[in-house]
Amino acid sequence: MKMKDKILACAQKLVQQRGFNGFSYADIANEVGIRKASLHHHFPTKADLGLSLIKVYSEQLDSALFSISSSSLPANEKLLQYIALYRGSLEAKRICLGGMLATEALTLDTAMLPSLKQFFTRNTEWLTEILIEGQSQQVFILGNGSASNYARMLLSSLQGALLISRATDNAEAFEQTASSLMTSLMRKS
Amino acid sequence: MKMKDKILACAQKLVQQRGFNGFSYADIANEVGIRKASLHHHFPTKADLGLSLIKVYSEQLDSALFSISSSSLPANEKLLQYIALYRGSLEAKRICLGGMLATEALTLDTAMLPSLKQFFTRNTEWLTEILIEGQSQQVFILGNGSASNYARMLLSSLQGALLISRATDNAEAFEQTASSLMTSLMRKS
DNA sequence: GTCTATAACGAGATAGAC
DNA sequence: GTCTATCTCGTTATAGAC
Repeated sequence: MKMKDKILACAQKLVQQRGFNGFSYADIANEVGIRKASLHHHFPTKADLGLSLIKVYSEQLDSALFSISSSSLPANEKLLQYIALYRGSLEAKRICLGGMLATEALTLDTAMLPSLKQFFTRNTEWLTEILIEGQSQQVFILGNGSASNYARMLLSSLQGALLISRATDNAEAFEQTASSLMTSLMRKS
Repeated sequence: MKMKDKILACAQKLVQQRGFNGFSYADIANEVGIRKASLHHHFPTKADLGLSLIKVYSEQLDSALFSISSSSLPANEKLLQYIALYRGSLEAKRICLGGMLATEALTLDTAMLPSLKQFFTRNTEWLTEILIEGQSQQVFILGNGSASNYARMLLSSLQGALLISRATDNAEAFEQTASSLMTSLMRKS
């Protein structure tokens, strides 16, 4: 693994666990085994690092979403796989990098904000597709609400559940929210 | 207004907008009009300030929830008033103080964590009551899911919607999520 | 209760040798 | 690409006068 990728992986973990304002170049240097000054060769400023982080994370998302979409599973199973991405974060005591940066938005270099917005748009659009797919497969029942509205609600709910469950050290709370989301989509009432 | 309360109000705004790691005593000093050193007379350490902030915010919550509960409105109207609390934050470009601290949990003085957990518990319990009330009034239809599970989902969703809507500068996204939450509770499918 | 002054430390960043 | 050395600034916090 190239040093640049080691740095990115380490910084990504630190942002997801502690926030962009919650770690320093010294933290990365200690973990990857080079000196602080050497980090600036790869990422001249912390804002440069931040831009790369959101870019890499968006690529990871695209890859994961493509993998899920490509399967021949029914839409409800695809949604469960999407939820499993969040569960994986929780187990590593991480929240979503997008969600973390969103809370810190007012303190970030404004160059990071368009990519952040795009990250949420991407999630919402993908979820909307899955919901529409599920409707036509008759595994989801959306009632009067539009699919895109429901997609936003799913995204918000998973982001919120992730941060609350981690902070309260209550994994069961995440599962209960996930369960409520699935049943409210599938129930016939 | 006493200086101590001015400091608390200012610090609360700064936390909700920028995060606990996103402001300094210098920021408060500039806004309230005293010197940095004088702040330490009121709050010796930043952790002391943090503890007071979560305590005061929890009191504000209790007051707001009591006010809503005391009305004779139907449960769905009470829930709309609860949602309006989040809308008010969004309009001030703030997120929930609890949600913000939750993302920073791994960097906070551990003395703050029990109060933070209690804050989320309080929200969940109140929402559970409202949902049960709404069921008996037949304005809410919960299907198979339990009221407390649904309450957690509501809380998570509103927290997530608040931070995403603020970061993407898209108030409509918040309204769409709020709308989806209400319709999924009230629809007969 | 607020002030000036300062300590002690860590942050992001740069220069230049190897 | 990584190092040592250094800079500048901002951070939390303390001491002691008023």
